[in-house]
Amino acid sequence: MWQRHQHSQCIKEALSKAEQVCIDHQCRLTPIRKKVLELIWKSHKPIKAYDLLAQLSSEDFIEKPPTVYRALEFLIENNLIHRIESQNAYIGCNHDHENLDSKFLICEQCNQVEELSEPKINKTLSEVSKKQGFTPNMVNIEVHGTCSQCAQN
Amino acid sequence: MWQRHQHSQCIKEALSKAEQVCIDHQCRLTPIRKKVLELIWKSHKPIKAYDLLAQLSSEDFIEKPPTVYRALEFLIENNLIHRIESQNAYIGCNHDHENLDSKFLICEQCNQVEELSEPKINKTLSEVSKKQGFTPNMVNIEVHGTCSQCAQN
DNA sequence: CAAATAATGTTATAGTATAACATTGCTTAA
DNA sequence: TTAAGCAATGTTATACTATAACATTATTTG
Repeated sequence: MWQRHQHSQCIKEALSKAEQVCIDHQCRLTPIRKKVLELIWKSHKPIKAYDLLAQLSSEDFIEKPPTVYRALEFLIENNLIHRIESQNAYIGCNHDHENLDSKFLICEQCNQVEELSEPKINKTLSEVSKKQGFTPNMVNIEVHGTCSQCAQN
Repeated sequence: MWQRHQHSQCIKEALSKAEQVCIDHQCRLTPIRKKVLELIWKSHKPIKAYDLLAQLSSEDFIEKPPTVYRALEFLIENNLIHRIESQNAYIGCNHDHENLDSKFLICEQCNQVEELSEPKINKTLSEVSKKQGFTPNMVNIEVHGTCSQCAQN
């Protein structure tokens, strides 16, 4: 994964995608929000709020928790990042989401995370839900295990 | 749900199931562990660690966080409860789990949680994972939405 | 430009969880 | 049965995660 691509490239793409999303959504990718998004992408693994905080404060940005949490909230609302619930951590999103749903493969060894697109699962979940009279609004799936890289080692 | 059943009955069942599980697993359902499990079942919704703590301290039990967190850890390891990641909360489990996997329908209105058994989803997830060379170890699915009761209101 | 709204600054505190070491209790094998 | 070893709990302190509430600054819009 990260060995195989020009990482600076995917950060650039993420940022320019974010610009476009904000135009579409009529909201503003302010310097702080942009910086937080950039740091998240730079990490390329789930990164924690207080780690972001530390990195921000080592640069010229304000370093209080609310600053970071507000930026995270904004980015999540616009589907530019996701929260990995089992880790209290945040990761960049380059998928196009029609619905509020996210699915992750999380490697317990290297901590690398891969986001899945798998409509079949959503469909099955919808069916099962409906059987129970339940109307889904948001789905989060976190699969923990071992990635192929780590399985080789 | 909770309107329709004798709740005291399901607590009893949960506790006696727990006794059996601990015999099978050769571990001990100590008074603290039992009390925590009982409180979780009494709640009948996801309950938070510090709420358990408060309830314990109002009775004759020791009221320090590690006490509760250790009991929770034990109960989770033995599949007697699950953690709802999106809520930092804990709920009783009366399913038989072969693997480490859990799936929940979480009502955003009443906060009631239903655990799902749906092997098809596990199978699909396994297939998708395998395609990526990923070996799953544990799966957690949390579906947020509206339950049938609340949809009527 | 003024008013309204959005975003950020700031202080304080709430909420969640674990580390580390001491003590007590249970088990088991000599 | 009793000492050794291990499991469980007690205890103190602290780390980590997140938000409330109000002040200030920046941007947008009539």
